Amino acid sequence: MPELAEVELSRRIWEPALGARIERVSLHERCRVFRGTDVARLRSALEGSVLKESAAHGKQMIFAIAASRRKTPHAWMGIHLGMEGSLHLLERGAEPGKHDHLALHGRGQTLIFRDIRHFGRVILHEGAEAPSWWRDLPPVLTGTLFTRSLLEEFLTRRKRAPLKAVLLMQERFPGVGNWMADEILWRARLHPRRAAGSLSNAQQQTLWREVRHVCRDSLRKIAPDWSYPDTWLFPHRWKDGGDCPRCGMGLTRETVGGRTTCWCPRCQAH
DNA sequence: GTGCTTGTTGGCCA
DNA sequence: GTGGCCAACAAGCA
Repeated sequence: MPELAEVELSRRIWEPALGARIERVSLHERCRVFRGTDVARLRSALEGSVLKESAAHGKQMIFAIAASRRKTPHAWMGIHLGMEGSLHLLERGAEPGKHDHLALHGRGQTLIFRDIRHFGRVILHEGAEAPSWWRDLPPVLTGTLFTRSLLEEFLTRRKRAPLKAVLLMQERFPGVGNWMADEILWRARLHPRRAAGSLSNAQQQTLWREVRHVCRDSLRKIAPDWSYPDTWLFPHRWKDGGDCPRCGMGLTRETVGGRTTCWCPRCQAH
C-alpha cells in the first residue's frame, strides 16, 4: 500500500520510539532489501544509538541516527517500502517474524521493518549531513514549489507518454502510486491513455489542482483509520464490476503504462 | 498449474 | 543523449 499517505502513516508508527536507545539490532543479512548496503556498518551505526528524528517525502522515509537525542546525527537510515513493506512496533519480548528483515530492539519495544516481497529497501548514509539523495528530492506536491509551470514543462517533455505513466514518474510526482494516479485522473476527468502533451490550458490547470487535492486529502482523510471515503474511486476500483461513484457507470480496468488502471469510460472519455 | 499484485530499475530501441 | 516500453525482481493469493 505504500503511496504518499501510507508512507507518512508508516513513519508515524515508529515515532513513539524516537529517542529510545537501540540495545540490539537483528537483521537478515542476505536479504535483498539491504542491496547496496553494508549490513555490518548499518548494525554498528544503530547499536547503542537512538533514532533522533524522522521525515517522509513521497515514498521515501529517513531516520537520523545519533548517540542521543541531543547529539548531532552520525548516520542516516533511508527506508523505501517497495510494494508491500511496512513498519511495526512490537512489545518488548515479542519475536520478529519470518519476513521481519530488520528489528531494532529497545528497552520498551522493538521496531520492525517487514517486507514479504523484498521490493523494499533499507540504506545507510554515514555522516552528519543528510544524504544527497534526500536533499535532492523533487518539490513536495502539496507545497508552493510544485507550480503550474513545473507541471506544464514536464507534460511537454513527456508529450507522447500516456498521462497514467507520467503521473507515476517519481522525479516529478513523488509519492504518487498506482491508485493515486487513477484517483487524480478520475477527479480531473482525464482518460489515462491521453497523451501528456495534448492537454488544453484548462485541463492542465485541472490536473495541477487535482494532483494537489488528492495528495492533501489522502493525508487528511486516510490518516484516522486507514480507510478510504466511499466517494473516492479507490474503494470501487478493485472489485469486479465496480461502478463509478460519481455517475454509476461500470468502471473499466486495463493495463496502461504497464500498470492495471481503472477509470470511468463516461466521466473520462478519450 | 496460471495469472495477478499499491514499485523501481536496467536494457533495448527509435 | 533523450524518451518510451517492457521484463525482471519475490512471494503470496485466488
